[in-house]
Amino acid sequence: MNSRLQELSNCGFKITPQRRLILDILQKSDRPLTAEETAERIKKKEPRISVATIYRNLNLLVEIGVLSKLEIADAAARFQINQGHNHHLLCLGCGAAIKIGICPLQGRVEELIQEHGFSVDSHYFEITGYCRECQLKETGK
Amino acid sequence: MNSRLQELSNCGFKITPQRRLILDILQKSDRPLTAEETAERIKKKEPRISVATIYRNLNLLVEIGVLSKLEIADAAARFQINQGHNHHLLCLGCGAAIKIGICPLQGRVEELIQEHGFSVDSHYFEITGYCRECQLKETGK
DNA sequence: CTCCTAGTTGGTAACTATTATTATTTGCAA
DNA sequence: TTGCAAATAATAATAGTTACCAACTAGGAG
Ligand SMILES: [Mn+2]
Ligand SMILES: [Mn+2]
Ligand SMILES: [Zn+2]
Ligand SMILES: [Zn+2]
Repeated sequence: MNSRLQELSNCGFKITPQRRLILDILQKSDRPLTAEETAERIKKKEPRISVATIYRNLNLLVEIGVLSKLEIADAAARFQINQGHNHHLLCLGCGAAIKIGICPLQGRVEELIQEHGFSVDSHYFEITGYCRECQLKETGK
Repeated sequence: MNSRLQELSNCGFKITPQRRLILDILQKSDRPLTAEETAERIKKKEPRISVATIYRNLNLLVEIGVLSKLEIADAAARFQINQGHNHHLLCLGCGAAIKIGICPLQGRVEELIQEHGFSVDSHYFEITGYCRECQLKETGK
């Protein structure tokens, strides 16, 4: 059985067809999807699924670490299979997320946090813009 | 005349009592304010002001560079007098914004942007948590 | 000064992304 | 199988913000 489904089970949650579908869609996608995009794709197989179910389960899957959530300023959050802590170049055209293996929460920034006695809850680092493909779509042709 | 009001005039916008009040409140605040907080404070002087007017003008003042806007994930945006490009430690308790004079859009990150041919629109770096004062309020006493 | 009008305002409806509620259904352990 | 906690579908509610529009006004032309 799919190890990500297994993880649901391990945590005491039930394996429902809806959860199978959500995971399936996200595993097949080459880029993170919004809740709405996930819903659209699922509805082709199972038109009766509720968007509340999508949101509920995307959040649940994030909580148990199977998915990760990209918070994007002034736009819908995007969800993807968790590949560890990362930051991205986010394309506003196609939704692609290009991983950058650098976290700014280090060095001088961490020192400043110490100096101010600040207790960190979370951090966000995101770069929005347009990927090469989306730029060509605009300009060329 | 206040040089920030002057800037409105320079850009061809009218100086209205509402705009004076918004700027006045923000100039007197020691931390960035949400639109709602700005509205509350103004309503003590001018109860008839509309929240639409507040939002409209906060955004206008950001556009002409008089204010800057802090986008905070899953929370209302905060506005402050523009003091140049900055990132902050944002306190979820009291709304304080502690400046950190470091922008992660440099070095290896910029190289990666080049390498991917990514065209940057904007970037967003924020650290949320609790300032020293708010931590004491919780723990001590 | 007075007049005129483009710019501005107040009030409110609409919107987007998301969470809450609740009656009904279902996965799965016993 | 059965029983029931967990999960779902449908829908209302929420927060933050923008859109809309009829009524008002700042400030330049005369
Ligand atoms: Mn990080
Ligand atoms: Mn920066
Ligand atoms: Zn793209
Ligand atoms: Zn604080």
